[in-house]
Amino acid sequence: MSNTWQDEVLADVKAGARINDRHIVDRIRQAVLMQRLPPGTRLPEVTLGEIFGVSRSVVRKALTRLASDHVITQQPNQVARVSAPSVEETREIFAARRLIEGEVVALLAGHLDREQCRILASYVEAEQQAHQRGDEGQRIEHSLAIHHYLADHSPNRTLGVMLSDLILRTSIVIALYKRAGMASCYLENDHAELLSLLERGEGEAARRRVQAHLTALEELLDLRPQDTRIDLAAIFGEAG
Amino acid sequence: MSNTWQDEVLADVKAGARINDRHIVDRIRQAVLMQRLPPGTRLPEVTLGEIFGVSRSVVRKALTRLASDHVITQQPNQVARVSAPSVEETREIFAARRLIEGEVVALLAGHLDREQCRILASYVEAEQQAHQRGDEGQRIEHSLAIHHYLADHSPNRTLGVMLSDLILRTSIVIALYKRAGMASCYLENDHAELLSLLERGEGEAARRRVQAHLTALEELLDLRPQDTRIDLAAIFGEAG
DNA sequence: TCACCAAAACTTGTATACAAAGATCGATTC
DNA sequence: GAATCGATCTTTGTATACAAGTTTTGGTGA
Repeated sequence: MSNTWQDEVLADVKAGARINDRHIVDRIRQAVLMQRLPPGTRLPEVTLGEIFGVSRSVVRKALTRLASDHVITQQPNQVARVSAPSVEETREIFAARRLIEGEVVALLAGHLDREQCRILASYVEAEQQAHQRGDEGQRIEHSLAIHHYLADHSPNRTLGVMLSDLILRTSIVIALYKRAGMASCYLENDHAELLSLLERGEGEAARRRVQAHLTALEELLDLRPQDTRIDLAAIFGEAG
Repeated sequence: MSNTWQDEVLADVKAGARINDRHIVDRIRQAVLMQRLPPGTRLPEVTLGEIFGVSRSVVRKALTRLASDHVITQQPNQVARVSAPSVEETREIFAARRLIEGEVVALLAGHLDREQCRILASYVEAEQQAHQRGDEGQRIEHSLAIHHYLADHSPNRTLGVMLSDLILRTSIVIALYKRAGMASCYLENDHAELLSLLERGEGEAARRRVQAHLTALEELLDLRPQDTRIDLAAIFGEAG
């Protein structure tokens, strides 16, 4: 496990912040979202307790919530781990997200005020710039900001919460199934076009745009059955 | 709080069943589903612990999970209560369920084998009979069995789980906003027609049928803003 | 009679102790 | 050298004690 996120937390604690289970949930969600906690990462209760400066009771509550949200998986008497969904579940997550994010943008189209459009446009701009200077970490962050902004401003808040969860789960499976040689999963212009459709109030077009965007994203992943993914010849050919 | 469900649990415990947090979650979910735990019901940790024969630790874990699923609501330092969603949230829940259950039946259409159709047909039949003999409790149970069967057999399991949660939340808001004078929220033939469309593989028609069914169900509720719901004149006019 | 306030009872928040299950490492045997 | 068995260490499961917050209750004064 990398130490970077642990150090950040320790800094927070020294600053005198009150840590509760909600705080821990948010920190872990954020770390997973930013792909700093890769799928499969062990999350022992005592370790987390020491990092956040609380006892296992508080950590346990946080882990229970994260498990409910499918961010981690827990099995009896075993350490919690960051979820590592199967190929099958990955496809399901994308299909679910297409359905729900499609509906959210359809509801949202034509109902964004000038200020909200401005904010979204700034995210789109920032994402493009990060991409052009090759800063993948920043690019992902801005891209996530766009989708989370849509989720947070869904007229149907219930669907918005569901979408937030699916965005997080999508991050996990991207980290898990990203093609080895793929530098970036940036889809040129998709976000800019979506924003334009939202501004013009073209709900159904926006729905289709988002769904196509997510399908394209899914196709960038390596979702072949596992046997065919590991090319023994290539591995040992190079090594020997 | 009524004692009926508590007695059932005590019987279970005497039978020697090992109780864990999952068990408690299921029992409470079931009780809420059957409208035996009305919205707003207090769920103190110690009381639940005594009923299920476990300590607060286990109860707490169960309550955390139930809160994540929006079955109960928890506020700091206050007793957990069965959720009582606002009118606004109720509309959102119905809209979300229309979207997701619509997709599930569209996916399911034409993919049910003969045995599965037979099982669904038996539920539909049982619901009709319960309605005819005026057994509302049994009717609700069979109706829920139909919808849960669809959720459990969703080709997309992720959407299926989401649908299960929404069915539960729908039960809660029906208990909360059921019109006073309304004997039953039974919609004649809806389920039978849906089954027929599923058998014939007409996915889009099945989607529309389910969505119309849920809209009709929502319209049977009293979702007026709260001020206009309480008719003071009627209350005191009758009393005096 | 009502509003107000303090004390008691109730309830949750957190830490911790101990039990039980799982994982790990090393020695032993084939 | 590989597999197996057991001791040890790690980690979670559960109960419980105490602290802190909330609600209820009962009494007091206007």
